[in-house]
Amino acid sequence: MNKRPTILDVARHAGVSKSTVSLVLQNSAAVKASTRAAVEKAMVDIGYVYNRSAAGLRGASSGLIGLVINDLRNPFFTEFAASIQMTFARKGFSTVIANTDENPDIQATVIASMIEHGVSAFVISPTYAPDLSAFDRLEKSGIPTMQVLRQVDERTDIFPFASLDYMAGSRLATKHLLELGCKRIAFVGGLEDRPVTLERVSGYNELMDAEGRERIYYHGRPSRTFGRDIARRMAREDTRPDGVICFSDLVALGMISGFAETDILPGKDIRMVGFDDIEESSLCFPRLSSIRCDVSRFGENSAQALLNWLEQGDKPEATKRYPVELIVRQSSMRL
Amino acid sequence: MNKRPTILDVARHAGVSKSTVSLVLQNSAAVKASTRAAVEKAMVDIGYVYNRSAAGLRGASSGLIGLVINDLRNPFFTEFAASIQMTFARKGFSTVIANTDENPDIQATVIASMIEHGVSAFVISPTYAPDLSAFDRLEKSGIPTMQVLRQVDERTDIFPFASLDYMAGSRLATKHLLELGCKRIAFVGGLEDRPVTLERVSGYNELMDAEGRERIYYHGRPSRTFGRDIARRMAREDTRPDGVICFSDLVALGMISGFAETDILPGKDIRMVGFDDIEESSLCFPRLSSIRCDVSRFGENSAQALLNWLEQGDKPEATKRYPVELIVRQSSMRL
DNA sequence: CTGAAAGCGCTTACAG
DNA sequence: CTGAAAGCGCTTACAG
Repeated sequence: MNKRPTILDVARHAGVSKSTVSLVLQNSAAVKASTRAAVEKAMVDIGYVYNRSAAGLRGASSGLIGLVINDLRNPFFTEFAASIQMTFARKGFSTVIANTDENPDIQATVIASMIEHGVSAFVISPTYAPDLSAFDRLEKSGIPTMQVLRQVDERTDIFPFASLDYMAGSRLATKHLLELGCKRIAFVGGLEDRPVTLERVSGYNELMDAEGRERIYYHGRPSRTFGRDIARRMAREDTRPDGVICFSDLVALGMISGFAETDILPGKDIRMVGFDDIEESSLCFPRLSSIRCDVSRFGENSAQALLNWLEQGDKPEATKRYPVELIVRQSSMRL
Repeated sequence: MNKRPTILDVARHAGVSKSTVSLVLQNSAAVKASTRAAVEKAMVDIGYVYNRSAAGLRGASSGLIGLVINDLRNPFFTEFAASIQMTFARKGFSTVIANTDENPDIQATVIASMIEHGVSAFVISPTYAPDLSAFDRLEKSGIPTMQVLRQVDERTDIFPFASLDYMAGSRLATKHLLELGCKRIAFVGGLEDRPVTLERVSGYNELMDAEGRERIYYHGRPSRTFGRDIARRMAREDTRPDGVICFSDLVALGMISGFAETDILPGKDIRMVGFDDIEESSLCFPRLSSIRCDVSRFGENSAQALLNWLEQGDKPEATKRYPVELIVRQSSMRL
């Protein structure tokens, strides 16, 4: 393993100057095709590999995007991360990723370290932190940063926010259950007072209030475990809800399995609508009705918005909400 | 946003020389505590941030690990990725991630780009590719590279391989079902002739042969969809298996939901054991017996092995298999 | 279209 | 323990 060839080696090999090689690397139009070809051949011949550290030092973009996610064990965020990463890769950007696990300290650390690595931009699904020092640091760094899925810093003029239209989603779900004749509709899951919860519950509140129906909340972590526990509890209640909207499919899936243990079949004994429409929802039994968020497309869109900011300089709008749709399946229908 | 301060600015501010600042950055013992403190204060005061591109150019380690995963939508790999990333983060390393989606071209591209970024090491769960040129490139780069979960390149002396003891796992599962009195035990899922499939089926083959029992395979993609389809098909068969070992929990979960549609309850009407023990398996209904691989711990162990290689220079053994265990739950018991 | 020169912000010997 | 100097591999004007 003798040392890596540099552009000087390439230049010698191709019989041109160092600058010419650099111009080829930049895809400059100022190099004639034959020269370019010769240089490119030389690169292959001697096994040249571009040194981004050197380029970065001289001011070139690192082509590195920092992706900071609050919970990478949740399939919703995972699918988002995978999708955004692949979109970046397709455009020649690499993704540095970190799971903060909802820990503000980890979040601060990984952001700092990504700045050191010279990331060209950030996409952050932030954790709820008591202080905004991480964002202050980001602001000082001047690195383009998008907040996605969770708006933690309200300065969306600096940190544009992109998410999904959760309010419309919960409106769709509630309307659906009301039209089906449900009288007692409960909302299950979501930590109280969290912005996401407020959003996902807002359409429900609005329609329930309009109909003069009682709001029934079961707040809690949006996990399978919580869903399962609530289903078991609900099974023992005297006046059980006849309709359930879940904060997330994970909660709904947990409820389906909790209900299965108590011989309650969603779609027959109770109507259920989930939220997110993860892959599993179309495969479980009974099939779960859900609000499709299409995070995969959302990931692509977000990536593209960021790339436009980076490359064309057009900053994303301060707040962008992508549409969602209701997918009706067995769990909210008569079987 | 005037330009970022450099070590020269720090030096001026702290009243020392540039080299001293650099030594502080290296955590060198050759700097006395008071000097170090002064330098560190200066850094905070003027908002200095370390420039890794510059350091990298001069030969410092980038502190960047390349993580290349064949399928980031699969919770098994996701959990692994999250765990290994967090372990690296704890040790001050950042992780560049890429999902290859089982596409050798994408794999080649992302590896090349990570090399350009100067990653200090690679962890690869490779996709099966017809040619090994990606690995050849890796070898030439001289960057420490571990293969995990899938051994695609057989040169494990160069690319140490770490995985889980799948053979022992399938032996455990088969033994368990045999002891429970199962007569017809099927193995469901896994693409034929794939090394992983061969491993996960090997213990089954061994014990079935020893008992003189017929091997029954249902080969296919290890997905929920495949599991569901097989369950439905199996429900219509005359001589249905009385025991099933699944290639993965995903397959088993698909089967549970397929069986639910046909009123077959695993644990009562058929015995099932999954493989991987993902979180969901302890939450679904019926609870799924499974071979616990503990990918989370595996991720930590792999990360640590790589770090030892990088920092202490002790290369991991050529092939390392971490133990697995059988977790018995409802799906393989009489209810 | 191509060449010679300066410099990005660090690290690394080498003196002192 | 600290200072002066060279150089890592690029990019970027600036001439020609």
